[in-house]
Formats: sequence, C-alpha cells, structure tokens
Amino acid sequence: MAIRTAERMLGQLRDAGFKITAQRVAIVTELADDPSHPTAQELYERLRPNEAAMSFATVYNTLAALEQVHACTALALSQGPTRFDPKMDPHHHVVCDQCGKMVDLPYSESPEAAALPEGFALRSIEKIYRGVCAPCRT
Amino acid sequence: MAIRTAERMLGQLRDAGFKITAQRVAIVTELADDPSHPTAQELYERLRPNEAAMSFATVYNTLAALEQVHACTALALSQGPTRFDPKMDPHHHVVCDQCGKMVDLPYSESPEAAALPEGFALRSIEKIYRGVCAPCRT
DNA sequence: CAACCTAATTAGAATCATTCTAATTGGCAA
DNA sequence: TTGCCAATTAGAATGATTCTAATTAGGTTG
Repeated sequence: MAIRTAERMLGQLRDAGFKITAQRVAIVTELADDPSHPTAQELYERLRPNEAAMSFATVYNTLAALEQVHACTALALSQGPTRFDPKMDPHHHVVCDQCGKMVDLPYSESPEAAALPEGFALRSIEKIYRGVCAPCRT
Repeated sequence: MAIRTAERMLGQLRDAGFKITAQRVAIVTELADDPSHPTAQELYERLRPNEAAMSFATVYNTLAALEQVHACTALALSQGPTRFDPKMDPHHHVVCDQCGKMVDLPYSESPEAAALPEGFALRSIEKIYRGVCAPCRT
C-alpha cells in the first residue's frame, strides 16, 4: 500500500512535467502513508541521514510541487510550522492547541463529536470556508 | 458601541489582574470593533503615529493577554501572520487562499454555502475540532 | 499623596519558519 | 550521447514572533 501510494504521487508529479529525482522519490516515499502530518523539518530530519544528499529547500520545493499537482495538502491550522497531509479524500482535522499535532477525522455530516481520539478535551468546532475572494480573482 | 466593546475588554483584563496602561487602552480601542481581523503588524502601524510610544513586543504581549482572558481570539488559519478577532460569540470564517483575508460567517448548522461574500469562489469547507490532546493534558 | 513593589514597556537581539540566490548537478528528450 | 533546462545545493535573506535586560509606570499601601 505504501509503495502504491508513493507511486501514485510520483505519477502525478511526472504527469505534470516534474522530473523524478532521487530526492523527490525519498520525500514522497517518506510522506506517502504517514498519517502523522509531518512538518518540513521532521521530513528533513528523517531523510538527512540517508545516502542521498538532501537540502532543506528541496523539502519545501518538493512539498510545494506535490501540493500543486494535488498529491498532498499543506495544513496551516494553528501556530507553528505547516504540516503536510498526503490523504486527499475529504476529511476533517482534530488539532491540539498545545502541541499542534493533528489527527484525521472521517468526513460525515453528524454527529459533531463522534470518534474523537481517546482523552481529547474538545474546546471548539470551527468551520472554515476556503477559496479565493473577489479582489484576488481579477 | 466601539467604546462599550473596548471597555468590556479592558474590564476583562483588569478583572484578571492585568494593569491598564496607555498602550493597552490604545490597542484594545483599535481592535475592539474592527471586523477586518488585523495582524499584529497592522495594529502596530496604525498605532505608532499616535502620541503614546508603542513597541512591537507590546502589541504581541497585549494580544496574548487579551487571548488569555478570552477577550479576543488568535486566528492562524493559513500561511502568513496570525490575525486577531475581537468577536467572541461562536462563528465561522471565510478565508482567501491568496491574500489570507478573513470574513466572519454567522454560526448556523446549514446550509453550507449560504451568505458567502459576493464573488467568493468557494473551494472547500473544512471542520476543525480544537482542544487539548491526551498527552498534553498531563 | 509619596513611596514602593512589581508588572509592563522598550529597543534590539535572537529564534523559528520559510523563501530566495547564484552556482552546480543531473533528468530525460532528441 | 549530448545538451537543455529544471532541480539541487549551501548559505544568505526575509518575515513573523519571542526573548532579553534595562527602564518606566500602574496601582496598592502606609
């Protein structure tokens, strides 16, 4: 499964005309089936010890490319570094105010508080409508 | 109304034991009935020309204090600087992917897309469950 | 209402996250 | 195989926020 997800993501890059480099393979493989919503920093630290050279800018560049081809989503939902999510079907997020960690929540209309992680102290539920405003569309 | 809101916010600070300084009065007055969700930078630039001295750190400190006493909310919903919201009754937000500006949306269970700003191109609706996770609670 | 205690303010440095730069490397199409 | 141009690199630059250490000023007390 992990390999299949990674290959799908790489295919999306290839189809959009991005070159498949050793660094991109490594980053995509690391992110593909990681449900922990890692930060760029975390990915960089996991990959640096490996044989292939890896710079910090490349992690950001590759994540931006993946976002562009809709192979991952950047989650900026709280203070702290942006987190990256390879799961592309619609779902919601549980966010910790303190540590910033995020957990996926399956998409469903109701009930609101079902299936929260064990021991999570819910404070608020917030809806965000994302898109592009009229002035920015011109 | 503006004055009343500002005074309520200052009262909340006072009641929590915070001192009421000229800088805090200025920041609170500026934020109180501003529906534009200003950033710390924007508040600083609006206030700097005034007679009272104002440092950047003070803007952040005061906004942190206001958040602590539940007189405002910090909104970190996208890349770019945190925005601050003095409206404390439950509501949702419309966020522009491009410029980061935010608009309030009245709280209602349905329908999803009602009352969006004129010309806003909706891309996704996201639910965020906020709170504190089990490990952070200890 | 003066003095004091302590919190708040200040400028500037430090830190963290991210993006940029300019030179080098390497996919991959012809 | 060659060459073009995108991708990579280290390090500097930028932007947002927090920290630091010294000074100032609320507001409580005598």
